Amino acid sequence: MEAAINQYSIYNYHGATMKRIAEEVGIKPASIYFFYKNKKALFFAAFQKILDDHFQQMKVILKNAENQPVMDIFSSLIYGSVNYHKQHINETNAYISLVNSPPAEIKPFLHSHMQKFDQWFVDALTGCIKNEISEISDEQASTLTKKFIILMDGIFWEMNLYTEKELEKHINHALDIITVLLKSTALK
Amino acid sequence: MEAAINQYSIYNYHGATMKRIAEEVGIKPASIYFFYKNKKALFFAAFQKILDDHFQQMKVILKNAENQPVMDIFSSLIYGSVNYHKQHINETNAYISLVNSPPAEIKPFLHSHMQKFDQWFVDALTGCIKNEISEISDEQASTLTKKFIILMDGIFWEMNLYTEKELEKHINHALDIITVLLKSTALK
Amino acid sequence: MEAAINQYSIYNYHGATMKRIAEEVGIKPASIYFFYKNKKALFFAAFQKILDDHFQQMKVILKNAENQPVMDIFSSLIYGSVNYHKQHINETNAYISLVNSPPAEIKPFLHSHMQKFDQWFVDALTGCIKNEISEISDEQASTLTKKFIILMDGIFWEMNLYTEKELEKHINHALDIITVLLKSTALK
Amino acid sequence: MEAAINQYSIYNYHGATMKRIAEEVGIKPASIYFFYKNKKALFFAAFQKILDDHFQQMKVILKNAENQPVMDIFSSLIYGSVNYHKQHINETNAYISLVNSPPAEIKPFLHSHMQKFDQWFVDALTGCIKNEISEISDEQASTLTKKFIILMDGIFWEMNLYTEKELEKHINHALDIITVLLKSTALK
DNA sequence: GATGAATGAGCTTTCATTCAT
DNA sequence: TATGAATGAAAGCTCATTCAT
Repeated sequence: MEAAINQYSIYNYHGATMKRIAEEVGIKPASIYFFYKNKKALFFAAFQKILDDHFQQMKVILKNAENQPVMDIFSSLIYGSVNYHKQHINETNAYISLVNSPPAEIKPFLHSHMQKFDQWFVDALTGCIKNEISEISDEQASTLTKKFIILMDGIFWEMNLYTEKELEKHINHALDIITVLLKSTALK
Repeated sequence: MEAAINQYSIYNYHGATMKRIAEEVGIKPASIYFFYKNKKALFFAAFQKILDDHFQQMKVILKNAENQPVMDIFSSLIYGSVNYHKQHINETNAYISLVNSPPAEIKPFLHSHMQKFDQWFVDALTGCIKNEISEISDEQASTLTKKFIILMDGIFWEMNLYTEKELEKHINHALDIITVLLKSTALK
Repeated sequence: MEAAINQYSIYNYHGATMKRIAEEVGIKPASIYFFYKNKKALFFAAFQKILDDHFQQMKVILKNAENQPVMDIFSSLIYGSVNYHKQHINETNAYISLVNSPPAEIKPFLHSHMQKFDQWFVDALTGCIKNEISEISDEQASTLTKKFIILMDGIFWEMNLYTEKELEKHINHALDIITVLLKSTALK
Repeated sequence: MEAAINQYSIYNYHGATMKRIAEEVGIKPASIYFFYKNKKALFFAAFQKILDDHFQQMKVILKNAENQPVMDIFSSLIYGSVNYHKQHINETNAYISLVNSPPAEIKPFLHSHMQKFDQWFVDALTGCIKNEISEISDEQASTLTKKFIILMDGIFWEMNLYTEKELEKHINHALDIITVLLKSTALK
């Protein structure tokens, strides 16, 4: 199963073969069919795990970040994600592939998941912000969160395209933007 | 060739078959080999076209955007990209797939392309900004551009994940951010 | 075992799988190997049962038919067979399959069985006839039996090909023929 | 295709492999798929051919038999069938298998074919009889034909079960029966 | 330019079978 | 008795590719 995720992250659905997946686990291809009905079922499970793991991971990152000054929350979220990616390259690359070029059959499932995830993320982060900045309005906190999401998505897009050094610069730019946003929010 | 791009956008490299590509054009698979040495060569050409087309398209979008107030330039760039995506779904999805889960063999090529593209984009956009805001420093213009790139990448990431309506909201948030950035730049 | 016969009647030897046989009994495929050495052994036993059951059944039918007027004996034999078929469709279809398209390995066994069966049937039925028609010669009784066998085989052949109604008509034709044969035998 | 029929006659549907079929033709298994979509399609075509060929053959046999004395017609039909079987063992065995243990999917097709065949056979043979015996009634001719069919089916059933010698005896018995039937028909 | 015919390689999957438990 | 887990072998099928025409 983890092998399936690995192979998917490298070769994509059609390029990931039962043979290579089995090899990675040290069993024979036929054995996979004892646990999963077929390739489709295996990958459906794998995709679910990819999404769940990412969800779980973001929860962990957010938990570790809360109760800090807002700016640190944002910073922790971004660095948490980037570091997790560095340490679990295959898993996060699988996530990136899955989100950006999903097999047609799981698109509906993917969309419903993303919606759920988004809703949770907005709610949770908005809550954190309001905890830290008491005078902020619901509206303002929610807007701030949504803007942050665009930045995070931008960073996700760039994760595999830039070298570590360049990515670091981009992250700093993103944090800069947030600083400015926070200031401008405070001004009102 | 356009068929190859189409098939790639739907099935990815390993899932795109010569048969289906041929079918889409109305010829037989064997005929493809008159034009391309093999699948690899066909897709190498296709990938090049995907990247070139995107590059070209961004040039067009930027050309149409320049000589407007800065805010309009940014706005035009984003809307230009999003509209092009809407009208050339397969082509831009191929681009998104290619950038986010490229076949191992073309990763080096992809990286060098992205670097070239980035360099051009930063230079060109920085130039535009300086044309419009005479008092801005080189440094400031370049930073502004780089920040904008993060936002654009965020929008690209979200293009396929959200409905048109929700995407529109995200775009507005992105434009909001730019407004704030411009203001904060002017303040200094 | 009964499951094996069932599966054989539907899918034939090569199409009958240990998995489906096990499923039908409510056990797992591995468990079958506690009772039979392998598929071949299982089916050899099954084939024997198919042939034995058919033999046994014909004995029962004949026993029930004897000591009646000759014409009724013939009639009882035919109707007995047809009714048994209707009530044990799978078992008799297995028999039909086995007789008409036997796996190569059991052909010798099948032939020796058929010979034994035929010999018994001719002897038994000839005996019955002579019991009922005292003045008939051995020769004549035996010939009558053999002609009846052709008719019975014809009915067997047609059992799965015609609807119940049409089959009924054919049976009546067969009985008609026997009536004529009896009359013509009496004439001499 | 003829290879498919051969293999079917020996191994039945599930036991006939694309590999062996290909081998028999001297090509590779993959090549079969250029001509037939899959195994099912190949065998559907094969089954059609088996039935058509049998139909055709019976037409030929009947044509050669007509315009002879009735008794010779019947005799020619039986001997024609038996001889054809001897000379085309695989093809006729395939026919026997197909009729007596057909794969579930083609049962409907088989039944409609048999109905058509039966109708033709009854009509054609009835016609022949009336040609030869002018004073016979429609009813009588048709009944005679149907009785003959039972006998022919009986012979078909026995074709593979008896040695040539024994089969010869059975055929003579069958012809005997017909003689008696003819006589008894004439009497009325 | 185009394709009918063919194929080697490799894919997913099934199947009979084994064996430790 | 029964089965979970595993597998070698082989099945059906697909795919990229070739080549004569």
